[in-house]
Amino acid sequence: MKAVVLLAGPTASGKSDLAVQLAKQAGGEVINADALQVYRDLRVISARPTQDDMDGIAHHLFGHIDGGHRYSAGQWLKESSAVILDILARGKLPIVVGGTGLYFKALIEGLAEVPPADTGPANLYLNRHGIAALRELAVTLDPIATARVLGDDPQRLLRIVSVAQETAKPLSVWQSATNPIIPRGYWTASVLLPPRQLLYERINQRFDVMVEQGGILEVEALAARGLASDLPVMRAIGAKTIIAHLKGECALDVGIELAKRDTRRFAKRQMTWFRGQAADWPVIANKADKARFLGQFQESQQR
RNA sequence: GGCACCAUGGCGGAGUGGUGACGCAGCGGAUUGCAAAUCCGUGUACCCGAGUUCGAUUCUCGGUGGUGCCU
Repeated sequence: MKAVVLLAGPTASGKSDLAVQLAKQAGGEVINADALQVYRDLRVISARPTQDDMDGIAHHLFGHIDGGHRYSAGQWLKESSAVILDILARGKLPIVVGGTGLYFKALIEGLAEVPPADTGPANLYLNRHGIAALRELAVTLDPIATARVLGDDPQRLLRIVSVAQETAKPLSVWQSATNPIIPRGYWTASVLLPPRQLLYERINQRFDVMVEQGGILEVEALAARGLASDLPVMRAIGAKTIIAHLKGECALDVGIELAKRDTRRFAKRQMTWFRGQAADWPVIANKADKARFLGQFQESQQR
């Protein structure tokens, strides 16, 4: 019997609803695998389920992190694996739901256990010598990892350099020793993938609803905290462009349009991710697929 | 009715007698601790007809459409 259910999909694909349905039917609990829904500050804008949506089902790792904190894949992995074990220990079904491909990957393929590496020095180097120089430095420190980075990706180059310098061992070496948290055979996964046009329409409509439900006020409250602008919450889709509006940089409707556009782009990137990493996961594209998905757990329960 | 100006890819917008500016949207891809982030890639477009020319999106004439002004 597969012990853990993984349900991935782009934003606005209806993952949360489906997860709750499954949880009710199969005695499960929901675990968040979405990088932004962990932040307390953004309930509306991050489309985090409401109390109503949760419908009595236990939900874990939602809105439990303060916006001033920089969350990470590593932290998520520690928390989620602990929660999964706990749910299993209580004889219930863990249902991991979200749209962050990296988190799913970490769960089923593992994430290198690298000691904390401060990006500060590498960042300083970048600011002083530019991205081309950073890339050259990365090549000398860790040619293998650098070869995997296309173009000048400061984020990933920074990580390669800082890990090599701070831990005295190249990132690629750390990464070569990774083990899955949940071994193959103990999980079953599906991707929710509605037709693109429909998804885009839903995204557009949903943002309007977010605005109606106080999304702007929520962003105002966040902005009022005066947090660093490079914090994940501050760069959340929606938050980013609404903050620009609040600062008088653009009209409200422009900020809203940009938020919708960013969400569409984001959904596209998510679909690219799942096409690659979750190529062999069954796709749920319509009602019939959903019914089949739910039905499959009914059978295993009866047995 | 007359005169002037304009007509470029889904949109905006340069420009040239012979290698398709550019921006946005869209599309494809990468992704091992910021991942809703970050990065890479991607377009046989020049209103229609005739003419000039070795060659016309670019020049000439006509047509059609649009914009402005005038009577």
